[in-house]
Amino acid sequence: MMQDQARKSSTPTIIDVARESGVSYSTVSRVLNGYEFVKPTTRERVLQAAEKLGYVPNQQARSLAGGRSNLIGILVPGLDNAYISEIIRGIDEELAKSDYSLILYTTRRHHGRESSYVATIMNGAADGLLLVVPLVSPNYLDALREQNFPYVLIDQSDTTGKSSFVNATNWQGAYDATQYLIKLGHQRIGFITGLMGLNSGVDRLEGYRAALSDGGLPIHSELIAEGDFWERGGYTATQKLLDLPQPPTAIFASNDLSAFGAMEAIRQCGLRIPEDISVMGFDNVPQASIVHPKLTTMHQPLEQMGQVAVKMLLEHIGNPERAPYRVTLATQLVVRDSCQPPYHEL
Amino acid sequence: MMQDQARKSSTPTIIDVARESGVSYSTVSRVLNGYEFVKPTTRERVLQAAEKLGYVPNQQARSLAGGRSNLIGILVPGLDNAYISEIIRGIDEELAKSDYSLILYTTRRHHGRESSYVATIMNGAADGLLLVVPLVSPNYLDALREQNFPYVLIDQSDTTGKSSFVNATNWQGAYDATQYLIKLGHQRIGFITGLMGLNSGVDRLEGYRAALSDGGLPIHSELIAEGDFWERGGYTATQKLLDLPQPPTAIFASNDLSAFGAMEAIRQCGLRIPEDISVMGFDNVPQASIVHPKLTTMHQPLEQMGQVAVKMLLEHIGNPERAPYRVTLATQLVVRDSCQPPYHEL
DNA sequence: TTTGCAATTGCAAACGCTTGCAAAAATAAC
DNA sequence: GTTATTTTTGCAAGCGTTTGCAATTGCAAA
Repeated sequence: MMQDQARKSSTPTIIDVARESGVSYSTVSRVLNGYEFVKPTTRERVLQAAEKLGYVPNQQARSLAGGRSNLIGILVPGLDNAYISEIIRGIDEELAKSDYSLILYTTRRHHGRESSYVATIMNGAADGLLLVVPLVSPNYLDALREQNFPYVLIDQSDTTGKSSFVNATNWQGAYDATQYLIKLGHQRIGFITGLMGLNSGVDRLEGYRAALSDGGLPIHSELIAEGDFWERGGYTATQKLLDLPQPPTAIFASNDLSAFGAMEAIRQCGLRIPEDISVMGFDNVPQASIVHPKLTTMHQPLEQMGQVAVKMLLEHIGNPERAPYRVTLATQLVVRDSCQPPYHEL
Repeated sequence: MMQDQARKSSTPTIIDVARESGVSYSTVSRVLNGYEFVKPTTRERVLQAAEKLGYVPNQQARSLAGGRSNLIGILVPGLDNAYISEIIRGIDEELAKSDYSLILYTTRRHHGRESSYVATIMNGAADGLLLVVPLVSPNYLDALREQNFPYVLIDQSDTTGKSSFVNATNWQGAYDATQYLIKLGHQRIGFITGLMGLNSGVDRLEGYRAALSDGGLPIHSELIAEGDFWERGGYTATQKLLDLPQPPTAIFASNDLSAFGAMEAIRQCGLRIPEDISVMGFDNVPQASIVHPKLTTMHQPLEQMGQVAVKMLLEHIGNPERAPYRVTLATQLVVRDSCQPPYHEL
């Protein structure tokens, strides 16, 4: 008796709904899954019964039985970067429109862990995977491909052309940013690289170089300092740049974080921004408009990239035959207060 | 034939491992779950077979059959706040030590959605839930309690004493911060409130008030401006404060974000920080050390709070009988560059 | 050698849901 | 009113694991 009570009070299953609405559980399942050949009146009855009982489908069972897990995974290096947060925000936003939930995997601790994650994910833990991991190791990318498991790369290209991915116009963005600096009158423009193992890092450097050439400016290798997309790297790179016998009048950092580091180094040298030296970033993370002076930067539509990635992934999930494709979003210059014409060229 | 090939190539199940190692699948299951009464040699054999086949347990099946889902859910308002990111980072870090994965639920879009999330989660989607949602609606908190579902609140207390939670010494932190300002010589200290619907918001205001009283300073209500824990709110609140016939010489914002807004407003007034006016924050998010001048703030161990929350949750999951308890972590003043003695009191 | 236990292992029944196939009901055509 | 169709439904067989219970095995005591 007691036991019966207890059981009754526990979560209702599809069978309870079936009993309540007087149909078989298969029918309930069909209604719940939007199967079309169900008599409207029956559908209605089932829906009401479900509502009345407060029925919530058990995802685990659903996916075990061959349905979807309604989960999509996202593999990121870590959360310590506003850049990633922005992307995730876009993903979340888009996902909210569907009924998928997000399962988050970070690789920050265990670097060998990615492949184990991927194995688990492909094993049904999720219906699709979003990868924001720089330096995706080919081994598991291959695994994903082989199993024809739906996935989309974010902000990283796959030269084999076999992966779908979203990214931004890194080359063009860097080109435009540099050109803007040139138009402002700068002749000696320092550049802080990103991680050169990433396409985005390489492309931005190339864009910078191209703009310099097209602008009739020489490319001084000493003006190109190595960074790593992090604040610290931007800081030390800038120190080197400022120590040059003829330091640059403007510094273009491969991303905002580096730019923040650059600003710090510049201030520490007793120089003013932008009066003494201009600083240009890339990304336009929220902090860019909080720092002082507000950072002029090349906006990369991170949030939108996340959204687009989800749409692409959902498309792949819906149609496994869909050939891989790419989407490249435009970057856009956001002029704020950290750049101005060089004070004086001597 | 072809079909057989295809099937073979698909993910191995526990049965394949059983066949490979020559034992029954129940034994395999036991080995995999660390059941102790298994002959060591058998265990070894099974483990090797699993390794050889590249076996990966199917979480869905595992949890359906009554085991754990190895997923813990986290409910947050959104990702647009470094504050949340810090907490999640701590959670992630701690979770990495166990073999749990994180499933992320945001309430940013659908506000009625929380309860449906909670229903799904309790329905087996996760083994436990972490709540970082300000203003937790009691309805689903009740549901969690009733079902005795493991959960822990982060940075929010539950006055009923029936929930476990982690938080920081908000009152004390605000008290200390204010006292620091007083010791610096400030007599008119402005305060920007947070959301007063949150305990943290209320506690910080109280701490500020208490420090003022204890310092023998009057509490001027016009020096208390309403904010909302966001940059924008801090900005407008500060404008009001600066418009006062006798503006404050220091402003203590309820959190860093508000402080950033305050800094912006101050600069826009042509005033300097900290020469003309000091600014104190609360939280110590990463940006605090990036802005200029670097923000002096009350450090709240967000990352650690996330870690502790996970430990607590895991404890509740492991022992459903465990009574709810609370952990309060200490805040700590981080002196940087945004505060100094008032220039001159006229 | 037996006998008695404890240590191991296997069987089978769930877990809650999806789905192919077949039966039943409803509708159309004759 | 029948028969041929077309809709709708129900049945049953899984999906990959866990686990209670029973059967088997191993080993020490008798």
